[in-house]
Amino acid sequence: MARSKDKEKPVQIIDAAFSVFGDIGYEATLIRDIADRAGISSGTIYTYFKDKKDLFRATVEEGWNRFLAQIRALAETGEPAETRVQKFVEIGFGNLKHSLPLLRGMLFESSQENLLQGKLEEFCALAERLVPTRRDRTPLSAGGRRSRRSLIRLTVVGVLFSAALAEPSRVDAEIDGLKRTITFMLRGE
Amino acid sequence: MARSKDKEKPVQIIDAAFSVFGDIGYEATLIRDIADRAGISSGTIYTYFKDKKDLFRATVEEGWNRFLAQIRALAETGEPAETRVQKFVEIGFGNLKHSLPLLRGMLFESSQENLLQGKLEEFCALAERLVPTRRDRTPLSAGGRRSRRSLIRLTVVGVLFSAALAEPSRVDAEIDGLKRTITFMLRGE
Amino acid sequence: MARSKDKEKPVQIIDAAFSVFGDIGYEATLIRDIADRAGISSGTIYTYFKDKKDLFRATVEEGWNRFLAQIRALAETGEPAETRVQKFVEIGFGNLKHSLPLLRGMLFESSQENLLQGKLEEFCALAERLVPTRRDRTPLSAGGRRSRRSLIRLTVVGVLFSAALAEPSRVDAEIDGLKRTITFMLRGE
Amino acid sequence: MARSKDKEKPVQIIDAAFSVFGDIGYEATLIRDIADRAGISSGTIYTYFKDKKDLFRATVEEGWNRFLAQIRALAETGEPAETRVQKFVEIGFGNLKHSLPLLRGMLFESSQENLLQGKLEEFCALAERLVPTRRDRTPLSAGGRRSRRSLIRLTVVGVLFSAALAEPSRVDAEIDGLKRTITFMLRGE
DNA sequence: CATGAATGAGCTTTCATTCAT
DNA sequence: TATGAATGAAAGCTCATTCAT
Repeated sequence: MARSKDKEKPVQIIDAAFSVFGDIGYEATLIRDIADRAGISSGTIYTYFKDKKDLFRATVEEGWNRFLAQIRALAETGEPAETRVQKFVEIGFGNLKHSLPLLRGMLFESSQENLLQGKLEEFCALAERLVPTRRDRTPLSAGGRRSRRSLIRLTVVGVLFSAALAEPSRVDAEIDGLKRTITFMLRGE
Repeated sequence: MARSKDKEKPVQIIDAAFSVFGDIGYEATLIRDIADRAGISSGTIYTYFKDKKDLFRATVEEGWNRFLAQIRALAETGEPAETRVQKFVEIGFGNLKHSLPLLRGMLFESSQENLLQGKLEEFCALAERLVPTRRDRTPLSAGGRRSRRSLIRLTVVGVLFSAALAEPSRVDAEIDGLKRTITFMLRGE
Repeated sequence: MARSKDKEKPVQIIDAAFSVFGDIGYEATLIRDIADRAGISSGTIYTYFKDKKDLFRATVEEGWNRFLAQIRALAETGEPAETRVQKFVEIGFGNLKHSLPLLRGMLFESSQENLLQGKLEEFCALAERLVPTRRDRTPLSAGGRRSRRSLIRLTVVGVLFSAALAEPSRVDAEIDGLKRTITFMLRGE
Repeated sequence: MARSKDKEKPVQIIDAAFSVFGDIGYEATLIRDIADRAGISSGTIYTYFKDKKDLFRATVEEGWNRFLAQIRALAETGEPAETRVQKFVEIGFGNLKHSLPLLRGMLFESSQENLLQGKLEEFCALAERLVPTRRDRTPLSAGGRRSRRSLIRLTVVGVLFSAALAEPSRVDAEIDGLKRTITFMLRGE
């Protein structure tokens, strides 16, 4: 038998793509950059992905799937609302920190491909279920269902892009700041 | 009178660049596209701008300057807070609708260049002065100065990118929705 | 019995190469296409042939050999001239129809390799022996030995390439027409 | 004004393409080869031709047009049949010798594009008009109109490909031989 | 021997930039 | 100053060939 089609290869490639696309964006990324970072030759990428766009799509997809899987798991837990919200914030910002490279790539290039919309919608729907509707007036619980949904979406987009826009050296501080802001919004204190 | 041509050429070019960069993004924009839309030849662009990046920077700069000039003018008016906020929203969303093409270009390409940060900071500072701090509990006025600043920034980024992400056919609806959400946040109703 | 596999592999490969080269030409043919059609993996081809060119050469060689073997057999038969000519035409056009795929590949690529010349010469020599020299004036029997040889060669080349040039959908009609023309030339009617 | 769009440039390019395609065939020809032979950079070719295929098509077209123009001019002359046939042969073989490089390229690659069929048909129609129908039995005048047409086409294809197949060193001898054969066929001597 | 994943040289084509006019 | 034809570096992708299994 020949070298068996490694199941790790596409993951390797996506991981490399994840960081290169994230670092410098779709257009600026060379297939060779990804190959180099994955420690393979550029031709090999085409064994697993049709072309550069296909690899980008798969990378974005994978990134979201990993993230949403965690959120979904949380949503299906029978935990009390209080801790659930807290965990939601933890998971969200934990991933944000870790996924920022890919996130950048997704955000800054995905508009052309509309890769973001669907995933974003799913995430917002989960957020809506997880964030409690309370009588008291916290920024995210005020208003009717409709404005609540709008506020959530606005906030999610704001957080993602604020993080993505941050200068490399300030990323951690930025994310921490965002986390504090969101925590505040959720607690209403 | 001075030959108006000499002074208008770079404006012509920037105006053309404004819409082409906005329509299709930095990488996809060809210098020739801009030249065509400006009604000049591509070589001429290099008389006024060092290279493509320089033109992009100048275009972004100019777009923000035009917008911030309006906001600054409003801030310096001795109007009552009530109407000022309303006008602020009108100007902001009016420009958003009109500038979306450039905005997209700016947002989706600027990360590499960090063209956005400075201008965004200035805009947020103006917003902070214009948006009233009220005792009553509206989403944007709650909390201390620090969280207020964070909330404003988050909201601004959220609005800009939500609009920029919208599909072309849904842009107007999206912007109207955002405007309603923001109005609601400012009024607390 | 010997394991038939070992001896059949190269034949299998050549048969596959025969049709693929013929269908789409040397350059457009991928080694993998041939491997697929032969039901083997592409690496195996390199066990039997040095490289793509070598396989092509072998395929052309084999095609001609099969064809010439039939003509030679006919030439060595003690048949009367009349029937021999008829059979010659039958064999020639029968093979033409059947071998057209390979023929195309041979013709359109062989110029660089000069694979055709030798085989063509041999075929023309056989044709010269098989086609009767008659007193009556048929197009192919007129003139001296020299012009007769030229006419035969010209006609053979004309037939091969006319068939090879025909559009796929018209191939059968074209070959039938050529056969009629040749029959007419040989009979002088 | 900029360097004015040279009217000679496309001709230069086609002339270069003419010989390179002819020497080594469509697939083996690199755009850079043509550019080098034309003394320009490869990018310039794309100012005048859409892509490699387009350049090939234009080159073939131009070659035939030059040739057919001469034949058409002859057909429209009020010359006596005798001299006309002679001139026809002269023009035909004169061009054949001169155009062989392109001819090869055309013949060996054109099958995929069917570039040859139309032009060949036009040439055969002209030949039919120019070659006299005589009572006496010359190879090309025998038989009815239908077989006459077939014979002409067969002969034309035979001549073209015989020349195209000849080894470089034997080209002149081959063409001379073909010319003699054709002259003989037309005279019936 | 057979396999087919991996390789990487090399192709066409694009497009920012230059510079002769 | 304006022009736009010319340039040529650089990118994505293909595919003959190799070689670990």
